[in-house]
Amino acid sequence: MAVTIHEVAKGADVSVSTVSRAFTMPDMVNAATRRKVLQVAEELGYQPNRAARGLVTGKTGNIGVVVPDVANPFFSAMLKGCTARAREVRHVVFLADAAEDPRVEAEVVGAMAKQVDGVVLCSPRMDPDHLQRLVGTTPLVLINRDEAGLPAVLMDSADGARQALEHLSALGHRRIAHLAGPPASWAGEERLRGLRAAAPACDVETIELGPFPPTFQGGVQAADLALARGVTAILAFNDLMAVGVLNRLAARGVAVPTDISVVGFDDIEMSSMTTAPLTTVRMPMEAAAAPPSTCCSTGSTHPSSRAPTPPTGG
Amino acid sequence: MAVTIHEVAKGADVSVSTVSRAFTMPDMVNAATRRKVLQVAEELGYQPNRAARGLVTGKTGNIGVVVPDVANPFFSAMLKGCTARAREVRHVVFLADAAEDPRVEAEVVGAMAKQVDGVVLCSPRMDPDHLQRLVGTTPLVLINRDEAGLPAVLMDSADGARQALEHLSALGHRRIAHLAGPPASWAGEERLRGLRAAAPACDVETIELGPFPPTFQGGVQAADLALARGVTAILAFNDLMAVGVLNRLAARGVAVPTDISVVGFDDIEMSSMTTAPLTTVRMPMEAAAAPPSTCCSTGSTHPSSRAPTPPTGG
DNA sequence: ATGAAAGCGCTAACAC
DNA sequence: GTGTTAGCGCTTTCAT
Repeated sequence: MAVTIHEVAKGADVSVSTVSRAFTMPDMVNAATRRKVLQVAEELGYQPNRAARGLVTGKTGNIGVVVPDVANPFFSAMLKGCTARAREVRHVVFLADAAEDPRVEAEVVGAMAKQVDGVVLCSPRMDPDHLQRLVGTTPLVLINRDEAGLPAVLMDSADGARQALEHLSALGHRRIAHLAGPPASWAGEERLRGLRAAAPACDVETIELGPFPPTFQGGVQAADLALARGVTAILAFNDLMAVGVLNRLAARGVAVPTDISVVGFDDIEMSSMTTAPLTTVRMPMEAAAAPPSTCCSTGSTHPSSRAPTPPTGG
Repeated sequence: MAVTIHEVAKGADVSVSTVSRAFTMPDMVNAATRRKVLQVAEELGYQPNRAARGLVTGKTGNIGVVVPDVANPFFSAMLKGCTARAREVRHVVFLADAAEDPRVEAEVVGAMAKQVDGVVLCSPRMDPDHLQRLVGTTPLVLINRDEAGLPAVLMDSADGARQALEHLSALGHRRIAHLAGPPASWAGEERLRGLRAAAPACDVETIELGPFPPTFQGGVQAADLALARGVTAILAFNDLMAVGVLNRLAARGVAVPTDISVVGFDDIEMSSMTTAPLTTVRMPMEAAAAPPSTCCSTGSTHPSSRAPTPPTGG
């Protein structure tokens, strides 16, 4: 076992409470004493045991982050923001990958509850009941999901969809496919809502396809269906799917954007790596992890078209 | 504060130790008693406080994972493997993103040390001295780095490079560029070693370029240099760079694989998403997280060409 | 300004 | 098979 507060106390010839104070309330101990304590601690390589501390203070210094899939660039970007911000406030993050499974989601939150000061649920897919049951267990904040009375960081997905639709409409598209993602996705529903609301005014007919897995493969699969419906533009659930669509279109000899336009969501880094032009609705993922002064964390953040890839239309 | 073992004990009308036993050594308590305890616990929503437990057992049930960059698909794949495996053994993972900074790496390991049973260091870039200083702080296992006496999961990068070179050579390439990644990358050095060793026998001239950032942008940048050197094939440090190369080549009107062949490393999912054919040396990332019975965790794991994209050569 | 002592929630001897 | 008790490493009254 590592060096404890007692050994430091002994080494510095003071009581444990003095050592404790030297760390947690430095200016309540004599400057000379403090210096000595800190020095001894340094020499011994002492680091307070945060678990023990948490036991008495009730604050663990840990925050939990649950994502549906770490390997999804959208979520790994979020995760990166979370870890960075956590470090700033001297916290450490407990990560759980829910493997896109609502049950696992609920389970891991339960398991984490006791050892974190709160958990960030990224795009949780679990049903409202389970969600409510978790409240009270530990402070919760949702990302991209709006649930009665729960604090959330929301990105305005409906407006993103509207923007995309208006953009395509302005370019002359009249028949546009929408590729849905997971049924339980709040963002997905929001997009659909935005789409339906905006369609009449834009004078476009939307073909609603899906649901599909929010993956490259999902896009490949969806592309064929969209093609069969004779659309001139495709709105994919996210960039991963959009890239899949792009790939399948290329394989089938369909030119982008000449024959068909493709629009994604999220603006993951990958979307700037495609050969064919991919327009994407940028979601402010890193900003979502920033402190309130920088970003309205209880309100919603607004999507925008990405700068580097100007809309190309079909 | 949440429900403790005492309240369960009171509710089930037994002592705390019985409750404790009911959870940790179920068959040392009378079946009827146990059933009652578990039932009461369930009703009260009791979950043992793992921090408190760890305080006495000395085992935290946490494992730390440090990666240079969560947003790098190679590492998020590893991370996914780690979290999955951790869950199997009822552990939770503490994640730290070192932001490609060796100092941060050392720092976070220090901070984690006390609250984990061990830490997994993915491709650590810190120098040997710092690394050695960390030993003894907490059990360490390195991924893709070989350091005196430290347990490690190694992928045979040198052999991967050899395979790639032989493959290209067999296709007739005689002048091949190698794009180096971060100078502190063990895997990078291994590849270079493998390359140099294999070059003479393969009758190829290798042009060593770099170092470049292990990113898409790094690849874009490197592509121009490689082009200027008149090579017919390019070996990139990883798939991210390879995709950058592909992109730049397309922009400059260079046909792949007609004019130039591109080979990457890692076989991240993205590499199957490119339009131009990208050959990649698959690294067994998920397997690296598996238990010893499945994978020789103290030895090395061997790379192989990826099945889905058979080598296409230039 | 500093020390002694009482726990935080839990497990592990040690009794019975 | 079950209860009692002594800590794990730390913070925090309460004295001094």
